[in-house]
Order: sequence, then structure tokens, then C-alpha cells
Amino acid sequence: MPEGPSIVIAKEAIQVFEGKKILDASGTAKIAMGPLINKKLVAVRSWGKHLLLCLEGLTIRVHFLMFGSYMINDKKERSSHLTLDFGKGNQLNIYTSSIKLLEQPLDEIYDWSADLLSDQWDPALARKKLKKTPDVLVTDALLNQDIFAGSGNIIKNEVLHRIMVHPYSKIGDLPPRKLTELVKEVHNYSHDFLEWKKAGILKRNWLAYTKKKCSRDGSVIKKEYLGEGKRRTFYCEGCQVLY
DNA sequence: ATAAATGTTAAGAA
DNA sequence: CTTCTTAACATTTA
Repeated sequence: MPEGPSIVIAKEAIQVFEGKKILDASGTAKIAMGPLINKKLVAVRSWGKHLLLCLEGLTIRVHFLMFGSYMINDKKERSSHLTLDFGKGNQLNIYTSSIKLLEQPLDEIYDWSADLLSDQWDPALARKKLKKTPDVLVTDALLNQDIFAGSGNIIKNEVLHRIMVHPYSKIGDLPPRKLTELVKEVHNYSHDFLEWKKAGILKRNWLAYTKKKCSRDGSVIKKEYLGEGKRRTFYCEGCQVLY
């Protein structure tokens, strides 16, 4: 569920409730439910992997982490983390997520130009941020939400395969053109991810993630746990160059 | 059926 | 005090 494009899909689905008033709020999330009641859902937005339910004067921030899910006008057997009831059968249920209330205006919290899926995405700014940390491994840089908000482990693996860069390369060792290509492809792949996910053909298009053999040169795709978070990293030993 | 997975944060240790 | 490491969270799929 959780990479940025999936959050965009959730956002678009939940926008059916925009303009409706919350008649009841409940669930196991450790937040005060009182302030939500009788507030109108003004807008549904997203920033990276954050789903933002904007009410009058406050925002509910939902992060699905690894296992989060949601249902619209339907519910699971299990108890919800947050249920927003808009009346007349209109109900949003959120499960196993991190939920927080934000009091400040969102523009003070979020840099929209860091969000890969935002139309304010700024590749030049991302490039500038990368230049500041030359010793960081590309496999880590691609998961850095401050630079690539919305990028996750699938996007990381697919982008590195696309641009034929070994995950253990350091940012500072990439030729300038490769660095530009990296920034461009994270953005491109995020949008491909979104379209493919919507069409239900995301997995079919994976070229590295969970793969055993490279479709480009037939080499073995190696699986290792790399980087600060020791995340699953798939790369082709044949075509992905270590800089 | 046991383990591992698209992720992050907070607590604890050093 | 600060920085680093560990564990917790909790569900679905292979």
C-alpha cells in the first residue's frame, strides 16, 4: 500500500467526501476525537507518503506505514484506527496507520516541491540537496523523504535498474549526467507507478524488484540487504555500474 | 505455515 | 546531552 503513488490513489478516492461534515469520529488511534466532530472535510491532499485530511482549522495526518489500509463506505471485521462518519452511509475507515493531528498551516510543515507526485515538484532543488551529501549511498538517497517525498523501496530498486546504477554507488561518485538522470527517473517512475497501479499492472512491469533475472542482459539479479535501513535491494550484476 | 514485506518513530543504550 | 541502535507497530502474502 504505502509508496507515494498509492497514497495519491487513496487521496483521489477519499476526495468523494470533500465538503461533507464529520458527524462522528471513532477508533483506536491515540488522538482526541472531539475536535473532529462537526468539522467539514475541506480538502484531501497528500505529501509523499502522508495522506492529509484537511478540516476547518486542523489536519488529520495519516501514514499507512507498512500495513495500513482504508475502506470507503465499507469496513473490515477488525476494529478501525479511525472511522469518520459523514452520515447516510458515507464512511471512511482507516486501519493500522500512524495518525496525528496537525494544528499548523500545512505550508509551514510541508515543502510541496519535494513531493514527487506534486505538480510543484522541483528537480533542480532535489539535485541541489543531493550535492550536499556526496558520501550517501544512492540506495539510501532514493529513500530520503526530505529529497524524494513519496519514493519507497520499489521505486528505489526500479529507478536504479532503469538508470543502470549499482545501489552501492555514492552520490558524489556519480557523473553529473547520471545524477540528473537519477532525479529525472525517480520522477518518471513515480508517475509510471501511479498509472500502472491504477491499471492493476504494476507488478507485471517490475524489472528488478523481486526479479531473478535481468530482462536487459539476462544476468542474475542479486538480492542484498543494503543501506542504513538494510532494505531489500535487487540489482543486476551485469548492467548496473558501480561508480 | 512460518517468515518476510511497499515504513517510521520512540524508547533505550552507549 | 547527544547520537546510535533496537524494537515496536500489526497484516497480508508467498
